Amino acid sequence: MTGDRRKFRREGEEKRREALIAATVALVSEAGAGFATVRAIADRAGVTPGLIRHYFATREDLLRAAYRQVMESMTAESLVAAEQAGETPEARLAAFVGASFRPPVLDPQRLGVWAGFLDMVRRDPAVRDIHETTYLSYRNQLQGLIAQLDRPADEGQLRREAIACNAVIDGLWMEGSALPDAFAEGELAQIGLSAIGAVLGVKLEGAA
Amino acid sequence: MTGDRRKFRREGEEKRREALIAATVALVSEAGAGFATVRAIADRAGVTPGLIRHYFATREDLLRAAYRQVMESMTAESLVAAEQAGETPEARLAAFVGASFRPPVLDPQRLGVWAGFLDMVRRDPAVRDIHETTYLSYRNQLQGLIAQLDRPADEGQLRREAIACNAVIDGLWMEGSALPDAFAEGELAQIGLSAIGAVLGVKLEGAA
DNA sequence: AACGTAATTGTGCAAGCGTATAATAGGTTC
DNA sequence: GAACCTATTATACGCTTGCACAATTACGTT
Repeated sequence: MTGDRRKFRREGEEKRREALIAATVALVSEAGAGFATVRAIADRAGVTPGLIRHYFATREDLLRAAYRQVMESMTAESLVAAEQAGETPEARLAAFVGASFRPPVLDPQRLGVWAGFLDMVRRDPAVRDIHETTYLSYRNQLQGLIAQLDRPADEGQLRREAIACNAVIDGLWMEGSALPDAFAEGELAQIGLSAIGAVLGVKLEGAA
Repeated sequence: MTGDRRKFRREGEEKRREALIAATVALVSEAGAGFATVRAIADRAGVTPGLIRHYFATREDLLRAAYRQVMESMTAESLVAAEQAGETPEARLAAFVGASFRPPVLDPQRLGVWAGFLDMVRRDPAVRDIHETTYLSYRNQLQGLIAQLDRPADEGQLRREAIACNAVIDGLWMEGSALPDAFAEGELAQIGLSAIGAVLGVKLEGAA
């Protein structure tokens, strides 16, 4: 009669934090931030709701940590792709951009997270800071690769070009996220490479 | 002691519906869809919560109506700008694109609505239908204007160009919405016109 | 083997949510 | 001016939410 209390194991602190963040990311991705409730996150992580308060002061803190982790890893992985690519500036740029349209940078889960957090970016100053940092980091990596192209270009033009190229990527992400069935496999990547090449006056399609 | 019951006036059905939609749009714009609660909407519209149920079967219905209204008017107003513009295809295209970066098409409120609804688009099939319809409508208008340019281009290329140009606009909207202070006045419009011109191989900056 | 600590659970609460429904009152009709 | 209709208000209900807190239990230490 005295109810069977749930068995549990002590996991390392890092492991539990990561599990909670992973559960949060999955839920935001699937259903939006509003559905990542404390209870739903705990359930997904195989844990009781009260435990979340032991690792994160508040639910919003957990959401912020999840957003930061996803965004930072996206930039890092794109950069790795660029560094592994060939010799020419065109090849590195094409690899960087192309990675933004292929897994693991762009998989449905991350796209969902990115879209699900968008309105939180506008509302929460702490999240906006995370967004600003990671956005500028990604854009600056992009601008650095653009600067290495063999073309005359002043600083202001490089900035504007980086903003435009980043906008192409973001815009295609969004359309792909909102209407996944409206585009053929690989179509968005092809359009993105072609458009960015046109903006910069170089040919990227075959460079990677 | 017997509480003073709130005075009220009967408004026309259309007027009330519009007022409720306007209140919804304002709230979604300012704080995101999650904060557009029945009570908050009613309060903003100067009405009691119960009345909403008299005009909309459910809260989600009201949100859908608000989204549809905003999206449809954006396309319509961009098109008006194009039709009022000069003779040449370049001038009409530049006017259409330029209008997407200036009021009344792009004001902070609409940007907020657009961002606030993004995750609802992914989740709610009815909202996705609205999005698909209005997105394709806008993109087709764009494609029609692109087709009138004096260049050789087959149907597939026109489609890809329209997708790319639309992505530029969406991406710049999103960055402007997320980080309003990161860009100078008119900077996004300038970047957008320049980038779209590059994608299409025409010069749009001075054409409007 | 006993103990102490902190990780984890279970329970409870106040607030806010969407919605249903009964009561009221402005406007219209005869 | 009485009767009727319905737009509008007021109240209530059941549910979910984030969070607080006390009880428990696994594990490291001695």
